[in-house]
Amino acid sequence: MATDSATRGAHTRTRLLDAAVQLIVEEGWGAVTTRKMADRAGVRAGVVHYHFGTVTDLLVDAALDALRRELMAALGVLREARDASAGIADLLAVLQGYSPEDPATVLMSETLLASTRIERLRSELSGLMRELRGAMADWLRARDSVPDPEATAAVLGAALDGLVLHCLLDPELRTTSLAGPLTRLTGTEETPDDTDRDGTR
Amino acid sequence: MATDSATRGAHTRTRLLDAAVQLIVEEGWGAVTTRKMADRAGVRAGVVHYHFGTVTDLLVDAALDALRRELMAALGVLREARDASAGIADLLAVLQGYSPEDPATVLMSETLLASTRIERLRSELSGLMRELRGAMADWLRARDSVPDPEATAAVLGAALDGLVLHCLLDPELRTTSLAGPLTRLTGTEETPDDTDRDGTR
DNA sequence: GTTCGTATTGGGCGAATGACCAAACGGTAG
DNA sequence: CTACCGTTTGGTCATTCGCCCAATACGAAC
Repeated sequence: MATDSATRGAHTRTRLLDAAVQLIVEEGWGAVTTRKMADRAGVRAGVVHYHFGTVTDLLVDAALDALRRELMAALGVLREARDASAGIADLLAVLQGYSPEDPATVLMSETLLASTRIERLRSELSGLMRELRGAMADWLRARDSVPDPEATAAVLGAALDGLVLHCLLDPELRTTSLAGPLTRLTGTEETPDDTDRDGTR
Repeated sequence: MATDSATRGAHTRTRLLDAAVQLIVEEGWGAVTTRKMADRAGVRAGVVHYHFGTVTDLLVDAALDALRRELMAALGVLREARDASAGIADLLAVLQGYSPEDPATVLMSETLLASTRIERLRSELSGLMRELRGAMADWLRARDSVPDPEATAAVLGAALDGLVLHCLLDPELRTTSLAGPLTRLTGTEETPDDTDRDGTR
């Protein structure tokens, strides 16, 4: 029953990673400190510098791990949709359904900004995003005859990212139906969604 | 020639505001400190708390002032364009022409994130963005027959915002032609821009 | 020239920070 | 039982933080 010391170490390691993600979201990348993470993970401050050489190392690992999981899940939502407009509507519903301080998006934005100043983070996150963009382009290509899948995927991804950020700022935006313009982005006609109120020409 | 003490005070006040904006961009909102701002402004640390009660107050004032100027300038670029696709192309050209660490955009993102945790910043920035969105919707309404101006303006603004964030991460994205999908967003046909390489259906 | 008010100086406070380390702990293997 | 090793403890280190304040500089008003 007693836990192996190695597995126990792995456990506190993941607890530290979780604590780091929570704190990045709650207080911002720059405000996360050794002691806050240690407190939340229920360990002493010294443990942080045992498992991770530096606070920055811990933050980078934590953010990348969490974002990889989150982005792959979002991709899964897209994949199981019937066509482009349905997929976008589904994704929008998920995003707009988030609470005011949606953890995933704040984490994404915080990490994006931090990557401006941490090279390892920038390169790894850049690779992750490129992978995601490629998958989204493939998805667009397969389902419908979207004109320029690569560029469309880039704009679509950026739009969704920016949209949640703007919704964070102005909750009223959340109630507007945005599916129309977004599906128009894909160049496909058809707006079968319920939340759609405009004629879309 | 000797300056009035009141105008001298106003001068160092704006120098502090400028220093704050620079430091937010360079090191991130959370890493800006009293002494760094004072150093860059060429004054002693005590001055900061003479002109501004709190470091946060200084940061909020500085970010809002700078963003107001920047966003209004961007709106001017839009206004003097002939039609929707031309305006979007112009704006994209400006954004993609920025250097890797474009001050205006990083500032925007930093402020957006900080507004999650500072209520005064959130409400004022939210008002500013709503004003901008309204102006963009008016512009869309006047130039072309865009289906749903309000929602389209929201998505367009978010897309541009998110796009620059993504370009920050992956400079290679900057070289892709994104005007096609973006103009498609407006529902108008016509892609007269030079950097356009796709058939757009 | 004296007074007055704003602007600025320079020092200092307690608290918090990142980093580091010697010692103790607790299973596992010999 | 003993030796070993990954893990954790509890603390120290120099540094930096936001904020405060008494003293000073200096042009304007009298």
